Amino acid sequence: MARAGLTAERVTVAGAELADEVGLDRVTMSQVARRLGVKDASLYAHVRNLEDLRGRIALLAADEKTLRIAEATAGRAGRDALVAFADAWREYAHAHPGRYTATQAPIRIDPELAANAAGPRRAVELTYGMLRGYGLAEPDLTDAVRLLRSTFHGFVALEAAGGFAHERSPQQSWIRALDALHTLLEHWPPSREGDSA
Amino acid sequence: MARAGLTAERVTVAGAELADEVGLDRVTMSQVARRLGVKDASLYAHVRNLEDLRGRIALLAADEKTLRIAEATAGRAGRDALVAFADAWREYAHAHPGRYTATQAPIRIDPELAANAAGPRRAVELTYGMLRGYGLAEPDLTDAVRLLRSTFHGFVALEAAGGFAHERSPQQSWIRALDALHTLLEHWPPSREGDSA
DNA sequence: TGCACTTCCTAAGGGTCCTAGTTTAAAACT
DNA sequence: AGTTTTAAACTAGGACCCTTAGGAAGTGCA
Repeated sequence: MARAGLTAERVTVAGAELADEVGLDRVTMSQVARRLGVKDASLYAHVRNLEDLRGRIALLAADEKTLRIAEATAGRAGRDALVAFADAWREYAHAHPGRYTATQAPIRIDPELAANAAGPRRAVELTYGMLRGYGLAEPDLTDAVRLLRSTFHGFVALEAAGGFAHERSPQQSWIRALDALHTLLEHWPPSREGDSA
Repeated sequence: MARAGLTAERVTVAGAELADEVGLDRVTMSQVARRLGVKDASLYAHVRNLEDLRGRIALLAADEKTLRIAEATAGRAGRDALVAFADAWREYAHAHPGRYTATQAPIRIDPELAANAAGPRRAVELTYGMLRGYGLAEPDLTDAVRLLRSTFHGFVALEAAGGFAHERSPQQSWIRALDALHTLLEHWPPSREGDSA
């Protein structure tokens, strides 16, 4: 009964690979076990259950994506930083569709586990940092961060769902979207009357 | 063996209701059957399989959402139309989280079925119509449509996933995002050098 | 070596998806 | 009305999956 040397980490990685290959919703305990050369019941020593595994994949993905973005934006500012940030985001989603999908799921992650993972928090911090050059102040800053994240996520999600059927290439629309966001950040509109409602 | 009067339509609606109540990924043939007072095998006379059911729910949702948006934007133009459009979109997602999630799934819909459903196509047409007042020409128009749809979808998706943990209310950020998009559309930036790459 | 601890196993219950074949209610026809 | 036809819903069953419980075997330490 040679040991397979499993660990929560390895199980998570196997699940993430599987997710990228066949889609997150086809990541099953049995398939992950098979991929690791192990019986499915053995996984339960490392991972609480399937939902927990999904949560771990999501956390792994958030960490990886954050890291890519951090590397891409390091030493850049203004428009350069914006484009580098957005491209790194989109490229991660393209390269790891299953992992990326996992990050979309409503948070059902073990709190204790989430505390150890700096991914999601750092991702938001990076976004704030990227916007530094545009000279926005709170609460506009938070609003801008949310707008950017929404657009980035929405674009890659629609792209993945086949939502861009028109013949114009998504890549061109993406470039123009970043242009637009850049100008928008440079001319962030003042608050209008009645917006506080 | 009193007949239950099932039909593909009724099965789909039951599935959609279930999706809104417990989440799309917990919509199962057995549960839908139970809700309809029928054995699960009976559903296969009306729906090809679970995937097909999911696709039908997605189509139903797309139709409903499009209808809401059409009603909300009727007779409006410019900024009014933009806000009505966006609010209708977001409100539908809030009111029907499960159905809305279904629309995000990669297209795996029976082509024959999709042909009958005007929802997705009309949704895009509506977006083009809404932008008429801003005086954009192709290909900027398509790019703007994609940017708007990305932002709307991304916002509600992040909101649903619990991505807006900051204390500022999502509602306020939403209003400001619409402000920003409106100004952006009024000052759509010209194409830059090298964008064609 | 003996012991505790962990890893991985087998066994088993319960749930799900889906197919095949059967029964029977409703619709269509004479 | 009575008969035929259609199809709605059923029972039965195989395959897969999730998860728990308890046993066997490897690992580390006294």
